[in-house]
Amino acid sequence: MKNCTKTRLALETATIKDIAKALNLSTSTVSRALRGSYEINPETKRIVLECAEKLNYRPNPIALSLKENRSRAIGVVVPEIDNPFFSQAINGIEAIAYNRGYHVVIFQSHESYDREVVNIQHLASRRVDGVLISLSGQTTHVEHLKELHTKGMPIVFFDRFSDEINTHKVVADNYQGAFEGTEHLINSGKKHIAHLAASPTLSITRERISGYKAALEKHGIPYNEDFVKYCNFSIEDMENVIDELLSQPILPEAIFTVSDRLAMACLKILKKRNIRIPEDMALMGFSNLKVAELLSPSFTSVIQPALEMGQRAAELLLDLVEKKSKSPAYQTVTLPTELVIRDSTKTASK
Amino acid sequence: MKNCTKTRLALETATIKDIAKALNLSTSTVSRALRGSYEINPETKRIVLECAEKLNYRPNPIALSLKENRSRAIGVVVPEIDNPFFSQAINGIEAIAYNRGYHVVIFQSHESYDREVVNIQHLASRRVDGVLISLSGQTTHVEHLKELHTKGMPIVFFDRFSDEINTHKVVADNYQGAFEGTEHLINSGKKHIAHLAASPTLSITRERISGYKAALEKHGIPYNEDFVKYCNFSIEDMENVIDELLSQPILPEAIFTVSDRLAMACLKILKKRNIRIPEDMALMGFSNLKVAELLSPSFTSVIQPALEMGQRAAELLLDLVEKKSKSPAYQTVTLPTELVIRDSTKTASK
DNA sequence: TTGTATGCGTTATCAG
DNA sequence: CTGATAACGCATACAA
Repeated sequence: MKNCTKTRLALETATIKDIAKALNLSTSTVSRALRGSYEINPETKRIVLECAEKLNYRPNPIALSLKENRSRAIGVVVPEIDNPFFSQAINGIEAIAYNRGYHVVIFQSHESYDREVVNIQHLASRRVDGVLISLSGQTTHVEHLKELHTKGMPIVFFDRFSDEINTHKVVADNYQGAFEGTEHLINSGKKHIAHLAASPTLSITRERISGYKAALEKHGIPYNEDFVKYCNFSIEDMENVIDELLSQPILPEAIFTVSDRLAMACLKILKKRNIRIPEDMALMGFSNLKVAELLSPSFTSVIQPALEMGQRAAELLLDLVEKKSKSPAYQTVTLPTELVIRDSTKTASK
Repeated sequence: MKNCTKTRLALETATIKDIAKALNLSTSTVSRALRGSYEINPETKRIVLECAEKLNYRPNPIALSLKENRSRAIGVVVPEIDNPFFSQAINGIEAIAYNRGYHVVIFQSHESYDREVVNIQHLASRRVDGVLISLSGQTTHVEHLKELHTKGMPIVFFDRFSDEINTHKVVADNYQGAFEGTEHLINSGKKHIAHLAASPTLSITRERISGYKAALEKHGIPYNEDFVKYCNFSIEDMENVIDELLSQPILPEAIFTVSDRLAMACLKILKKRNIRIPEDMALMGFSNLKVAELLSPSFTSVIQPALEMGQRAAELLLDLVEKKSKSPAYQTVTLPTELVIRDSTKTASK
């Protein structure tokens, strides 16, 4: 049996054929030697592996994908990468995917329904093996996902889901988080509590408002519609809505924000209006960034388990992709939020 | 010519062959009709397009990749996705890539050299068309990249680069940013200014320390080695280093931090020690998160152009990939930082 | 145990 | 203008 001598040119990458040629073997033999040790002469195998090493052989995943009709990549659709919640979630996704031999392809919807649809088309044509998605704020119907799902594409929702698709969902306990947060404000003596919500179409929005309402009700505080404001994700819109809220006859004593960006917009406007925190106005809200906790001494946060959500969602998706569960008993995983109360609320007004 | 009738099964996706079969044409004809209008009967073309539409045909990019030996995907290696600077940069990258028909595959080195090497291997075997990379804090030599680059893979550095590889680099003006920041502290009357740096092996670290030193020198302030501390990226390490800094015989009057996380660690420890900001200690630093600016009234930021860096780097990479410039005249693009000074520094100590 | 042939989806080449 | 064929890199059913 000939020896493997030809040292490969640096520019191109060796294929199974090159090894076969160098060793005067057939490609099938080489292939067998490279894969399982199944039906192969140990000596042949040794030689092949040695030669593969020398030629710096790397299997071509694209050829594999074509053959096996799978890409070993999963697609992730998020509203905005540049959002601490989603970047943390992607971190979790990437960790799991990496461990299980998958790559992560990122798509942003920028909170736009149209972009989301295009993203889904791209994902489909890219032949990803599965999709993780958190819906855009504009999305009201999910035919684009339904179609994909019907065709057999594994899909797992995280954070923002749609009930119209029967699949795994990984979410934070938004109801409980909002309930505890609101109750904390109530227990601090606040009665007029505003709720700055995100898009009314989102699942997270509905759940959080439910929790907010439940806490009010439990403590016998009437629900005031004027204290609940929805905003989309542009800074301008947020500021307008907050201005509107603060221009009403009855001013709230506290504001419950549902995102870091909303909290920041609040801080900015409250400062502009010389409204002191927390003396004049208590501030708290859903946050993913422990920054809020660190930097503003009077901000109570409902921390969302972004990393864990990404991890769990990725695990469920890859189980689906790898058909670990023949009968997909779809589940909804609800992860707890964490209420971080800082003692400074009481001592801050020195 | 037969009509296209068979409505495709939902599960699988139509191929060029299916269209050919349905229309009783050859795959080559179908292919031609689908691509350029070159050498094709307009009528045939119409029929093919119609049928493609009906069968919901989507070209298989994997087959294309195999044929053309390119993937229309670029790889991005960053230390940590869950870092506002990098997530913003990725945002910029994704925007450009998206517009030019490329997909973005994400890899994290987690500031580990070993992980970075593995990432590069994955990228290579994934056959991405190009690589954008910001080096890990642990990386001291770049043979892994050199090899890839020598083999012809287009590589563009952003933020953290190595001089050992001759290619495009897109960076912030770290020297100038550090100079202006330091000078601002000096002009506020501070003389003992500490500099909390990142890994000493990084280009950004060297550049920033140069700027810091230059500002001191310009104002006749002696350089004190004890005021410059390096830290890696773990929170524990940061806090240890800061504790160390604050336990020296001579306390600094100001701290210049080179990242948001360092700034946060500082805030936390200063608070724990009851050191007031800015009365007892001025704080400023490189920041990507306008959060710092919003939440802490006394934090002066040197804002880095993360988004723009991502965009510029992606543009340069894709030009390289598409060989727009036959002779790669590699350039180093330096983007300005922005010093955001907040007036509250003077009025805060009420 | 090894080799031959085939196919994954597409396009390019060449022949009609 | 259209059709047949080969090729991209790999794995496998089947033949030897």
